[in-house]
Amino acid sequence: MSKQGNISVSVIRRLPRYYRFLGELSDAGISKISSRELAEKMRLTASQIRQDLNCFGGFGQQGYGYNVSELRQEIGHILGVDSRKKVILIGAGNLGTALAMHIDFEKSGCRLIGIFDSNKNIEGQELAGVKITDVARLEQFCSAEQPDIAVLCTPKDVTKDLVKRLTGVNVRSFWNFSHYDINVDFDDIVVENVHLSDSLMILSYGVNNT
Amino acid sequence: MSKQGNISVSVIRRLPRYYRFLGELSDAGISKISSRELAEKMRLTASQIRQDLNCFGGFGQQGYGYNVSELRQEIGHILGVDSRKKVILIGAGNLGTALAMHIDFEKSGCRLIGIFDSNKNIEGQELAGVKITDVARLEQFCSAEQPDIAVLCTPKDVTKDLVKRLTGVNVRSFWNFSHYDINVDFDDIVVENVHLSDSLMILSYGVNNT
DNA sequence: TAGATTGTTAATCGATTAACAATC
DNA sequence: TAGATTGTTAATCGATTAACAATC
Repeated sequence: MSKQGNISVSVIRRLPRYYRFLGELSDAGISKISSRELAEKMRLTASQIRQDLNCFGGFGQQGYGYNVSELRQEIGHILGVDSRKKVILIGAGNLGTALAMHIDFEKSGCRLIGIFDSNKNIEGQELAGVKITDVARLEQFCSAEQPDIAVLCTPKDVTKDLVKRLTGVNVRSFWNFSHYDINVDFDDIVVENVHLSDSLMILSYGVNNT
Repeated sequence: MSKQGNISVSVIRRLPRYYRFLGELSDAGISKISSRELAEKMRLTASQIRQDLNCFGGFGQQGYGYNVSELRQEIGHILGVDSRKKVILIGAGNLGTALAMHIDFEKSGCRLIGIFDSNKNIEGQELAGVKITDVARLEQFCSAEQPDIAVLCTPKDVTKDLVKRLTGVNVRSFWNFSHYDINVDFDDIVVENVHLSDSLMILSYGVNNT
């Protein structure tokens, strides 16, 4: 493993999909697959699969192919699904609540350890086994617990200030559902954006233009 | 407008972000902007902005720049936010419920006209002003209403069958939140995937490797 | 050993950036 | 008119695909 020079984000963004398909193959009892067969299933080229995998090392065997469950585990390890990152979620509205309950954090190497909201009425309630805390206590909590990731389900206008507070207590990775682009105001942070309305507009374009 | 040869998806996927930033500028009372200024705000190159916009036509004026609200409107029109696409949502669990309540469909040129679930206990309940219908009546409803888009918030194992039923009644555009890749089994459909667990894994990689 | 399939290098393709002439 | 900034062509960069020698 690990000839990791600098892996391009295009490659990284394909890894979860490999991981998913390999999981399905593994569940179906398939133990061995060639790049050609996998390419066919995933609608990719065999070349791309081999190139992608070889960014990280030689996981295959010439003349044979790849061991499905072994490869899956390797990719999982690269993605960090075997780590246990501490995650906090901010904003327990519709979306935040749904994410807390719907996302299998464990499966992605995460663990939800805190939920914050500004609404005093829901303070103390539990969501997915985690208590909702007043967002006023955010810094206190983060200083003590040192979370790795913050999930942002907050309205656009408060998000920037929140990120400022979070970077202040050394939280530097964000799963951003807020209608706001963190990257333009902050450096040296890791952001994965899920801009749902952008996504819907892209779909809308597709509907009109096909 | 419309020198649209074939626009690359890279360009399309940037449009909602332009739309968003231009909206903010417009709200801030800024009426004119140059590609250089906009590039600085969005952390892009001026070149890219001009290239992107010129896929669709000459929206600027030499020596002056771009009219903010006019450009915003043009991009909105390209994305179809001024259309009124009929949307149905399938799967009123945590995520589906949250989306129905949280997403401003109107803003993206959509209109939620139906919600379906297999759970008889919630049948008849209302969500965002829309009644929940038994998924058994899906075909009947679609034949009558001809929705343009289906939002899929269903578990992975039932999604494929649902898509088959939906394409059968001529629904061919999908906003897919299900842990399943529609594209590999169906052709001639439009899909926008929101694979949340993939997204979280990509973030997890970023946390480990920066 | 022969056949299959990888790992890897080379060729192609597409997307981004730079440069500049056109023009407001 | 002079200055600014676009629209567009050319150059660069990166990602994907093809080819093939290495090897199981």
